[in-house]
Amino acid sequence: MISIRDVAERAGVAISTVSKVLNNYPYVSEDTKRRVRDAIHELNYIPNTIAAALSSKQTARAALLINLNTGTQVIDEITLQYIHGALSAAREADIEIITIFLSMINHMTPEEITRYLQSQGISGLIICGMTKDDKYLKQLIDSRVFKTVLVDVPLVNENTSTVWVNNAQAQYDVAKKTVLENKSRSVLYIEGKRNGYVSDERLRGMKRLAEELKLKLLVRNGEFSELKAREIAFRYAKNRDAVVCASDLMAIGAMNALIEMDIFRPVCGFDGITLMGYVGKQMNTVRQDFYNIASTAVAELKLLYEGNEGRNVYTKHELVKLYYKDVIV
Amino acid sequence: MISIRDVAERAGVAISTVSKVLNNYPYVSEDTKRRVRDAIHELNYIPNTIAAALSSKQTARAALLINLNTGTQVIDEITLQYIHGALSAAREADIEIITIFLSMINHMTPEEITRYLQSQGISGLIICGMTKDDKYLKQLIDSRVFKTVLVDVPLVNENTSTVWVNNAQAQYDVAKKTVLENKSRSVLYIEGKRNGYVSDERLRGMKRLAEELKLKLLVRNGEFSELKAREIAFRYAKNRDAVVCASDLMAIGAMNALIEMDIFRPVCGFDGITLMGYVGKQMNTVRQDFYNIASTAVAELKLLYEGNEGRNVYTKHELVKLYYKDVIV
DNA sequence: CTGTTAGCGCGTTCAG
DNA sequence: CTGAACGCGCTAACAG
Repeated sequence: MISIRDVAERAGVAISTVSKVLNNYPYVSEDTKRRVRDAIHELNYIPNTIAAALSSKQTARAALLINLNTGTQVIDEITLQYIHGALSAAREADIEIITIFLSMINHMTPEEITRYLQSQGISGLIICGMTKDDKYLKQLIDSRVFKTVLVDVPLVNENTSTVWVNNAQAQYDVAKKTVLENKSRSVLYIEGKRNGYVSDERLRGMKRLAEELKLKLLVRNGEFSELKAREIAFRYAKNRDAVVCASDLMAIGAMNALIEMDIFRPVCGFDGITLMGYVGKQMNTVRQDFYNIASTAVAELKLLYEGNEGRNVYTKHELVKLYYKDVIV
Repeated sequence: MISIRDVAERAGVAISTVSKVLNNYPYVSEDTKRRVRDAIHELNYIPNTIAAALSSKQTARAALLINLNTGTQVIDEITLQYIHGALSAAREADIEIITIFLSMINHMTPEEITRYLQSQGISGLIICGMTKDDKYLKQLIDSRVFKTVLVDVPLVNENTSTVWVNNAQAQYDVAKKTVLENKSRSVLYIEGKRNGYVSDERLRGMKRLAEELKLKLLVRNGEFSELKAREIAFRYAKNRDAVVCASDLMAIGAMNALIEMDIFRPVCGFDGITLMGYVGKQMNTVRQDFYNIASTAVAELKLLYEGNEGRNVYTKHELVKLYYKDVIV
């Protein structure tokens, strides 16, 4: 293993000088900077992150906390994109991220979690899939011990940022598109988990649209469950001329019910996942770029590390129409 | 941050003594051992893994290298289960694992990868989804620099183990069950990527069965692609009385083709994933427990760390019949 | 602007 | 069986 010392020797300077150019400290002459860089390059030197972490106390090591709703492919896709986006962005940003599933720590108290994470040199958190039931996580965030970026959960404080799409606006947009395309007058809205962070926002967007267009609106609670949405559609879709769902998974459930009832109603979802086995049908949906959301979260974390205050960040979204052909591979 | 020093003071012993009981070294009296343990407990002490890693040079820090075949939910589910299984098991086994997607390193040479990983204090590897095209990975393994556990890739050496299901036997079993249930005499076998590590094994199992039962066997290459399998089924399924596929994804493709042709043929797959939108049909498949496979891989890595030689490990599998109702959530 | 030095928290000889 | 002392590779004052 070639260390900072080797580089120093090669460049004919002190190791602290090497450290300084490594960390972009001021007060190093361009000349020595260049010599050090050359030495680094010639020796193919890569700094040992372990040693740096131990020494600096203020390293960019973070944990990606993920809630795994296992068993639903739709969720798997989203989860994996979160992970992929976060890890890739972290690599670019030179911050180390370790992945932790909530199931691995949800039996621990906030204090235990704090100590566990700190023992790993972790000073930052990115949390995906947190719900209002996660009381311990809430406490962890409130303790402000870690720089934290939340995805889809609007809890902002000095060192906690939130990254999400503008759910209210997106729901408004996609529902409006669907309604106008089909000249619908009455809408069945299948909402997500009541009292959930995003559900409320989406419902708000739907309500605004209903008011604006003077739609008849029936709201039912689908709990983000395919099965529930299916049942709701069976029961209420017949008398409405459009079904708007707060998630793609529920949209699939509703769509299947409509097919079984052999009636057509335009359906729209929310997520933009790739739908399997969804032959010959199409639907509007909000395409959220989960990879990008996670990347943005990493960028936000970096800002927090740099001393910025926590804030609320909206990521872009777009409206798309999904077809079966999208998923053949 | 409470350190080993605090524990030592509390227990009235030297730091090194604490370290010894922590790492289960011999020659520590039961009495001091107990006192140290008490102190650890009272102080809620958690060893700093960063410091330990820096100091010991031989830590259990490993990288989980994952090949992400993005875009197919089926694969997402498998990938996520691998990650989940590995991380959970690692946490239990007290080994640190960082997740790395191959896309993040596949532009690097083996030397660069080696140095990159070493700079992170990594001494072990678990590799999922490696193909024969991954030349650099092969070199990395051959270099024997890292203790390595491969999933589904039979390259064993002193410090490289392999974990996988017995593909030949499993393919034999599931095909046999399907054939016997339906009294089939001629079979269309849609194989996976030719020259792939697992495909060859599965084909071998199928051929053995065909010989034993004197089946007429037609083999076509589906490349693990849903679309390819679909096309192959359209072309060849009609004249056969069973379709055996080397993966669930291809089985779905074949099944959809059969539905469109409006003919029935028993189909069997290989994976045991949850199939969406697969209404009213059923099929035999080999259920691989990917979570368990990854856990086993971690256990194997631990054995390598403990000085054992690399070896070949088969994990359990079972035969199941999948229905649509399995996937409603 | 550059070099010296003291730790970070822990593992590991090696005397006692 | 126990403890003092050194060092892992690096950062961060502090002198020069």
